[in-house]
Amino acid sequence: MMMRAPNSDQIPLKKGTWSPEEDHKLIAYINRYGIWNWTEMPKAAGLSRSGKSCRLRWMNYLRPNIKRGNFTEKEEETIIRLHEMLGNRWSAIAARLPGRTDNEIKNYWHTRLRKISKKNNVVHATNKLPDNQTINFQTERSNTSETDHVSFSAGAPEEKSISGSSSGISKSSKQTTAAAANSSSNYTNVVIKDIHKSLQATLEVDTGLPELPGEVKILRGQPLSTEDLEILENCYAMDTELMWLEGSIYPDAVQNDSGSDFWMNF
DNA sequence: AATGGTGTCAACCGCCCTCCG
DNA sequence: CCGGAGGGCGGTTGACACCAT
Repeated sequence: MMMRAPNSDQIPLKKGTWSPEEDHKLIAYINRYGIWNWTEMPKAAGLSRSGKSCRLRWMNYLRPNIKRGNFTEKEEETIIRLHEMLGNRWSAIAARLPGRTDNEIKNYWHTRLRKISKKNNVVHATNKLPDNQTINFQTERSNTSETDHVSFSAGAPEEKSISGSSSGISKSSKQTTAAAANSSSNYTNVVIKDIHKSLQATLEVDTGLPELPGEVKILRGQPLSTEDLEILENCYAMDTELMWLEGSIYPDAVQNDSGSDFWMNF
């Protein structure tokens, strides 16, 4: 299938790691206008990113209630069990782990659990429920009203534990890998939560409304107004703790004092 | 201290599905 | 019914950090 030209205006789209100011712009825009069209939104939000890139960043890291950091042993067990039943259907697995994203689970599986699962295959086999026992669950898809109906033959993850499922990872190994992930996890855990709280309190916006008044719909396609930008600037500038945290997460971030970019002018 | 190997994870790519005109 | 556009999903990759030598 042919994909639409990603950038009809011939503006070079930025790729790679997202900067703090890009994160702020995206969060601020979505808090203000909600999610209406991933393709058009980046332009209106002042981002030189593809819609897909914005969507990925939002869904996997910026949206509220994302749980970061170490997976618990229970979560590990759930992932292994669900993977046995569902295969590489990461989104379906993620639907059973509140706050976890499909990307995170996929990474976690590839880097750690795959080995464990192979080791423990024999153990899992003895723990499987009889074939005639099935459970069903539905997972709501975020943007649509459709549901995923999944049926498989095994017990609910919470009801049975898999003996030795997480024993393949030593404590020291877990600590090492956790340390490796620390910098980014801290950012998404603490700072993004603060950004949301701070912005929402200041802007008094509604988010997640299924249907918006016509006035708001019109606003959605527009760039942030000067008034919005001033509010955001004041809100952000006043939050010294947030500034400190961001500095620690983005040690290499350049604080631009050119005056052209309010996001970085402290 | 330098260097090569390895692990981790954020982000991109491309295919597929659904929706809508 | 058909085709295009948008969005979702899984596979893959490149950058980076850590560790061992």
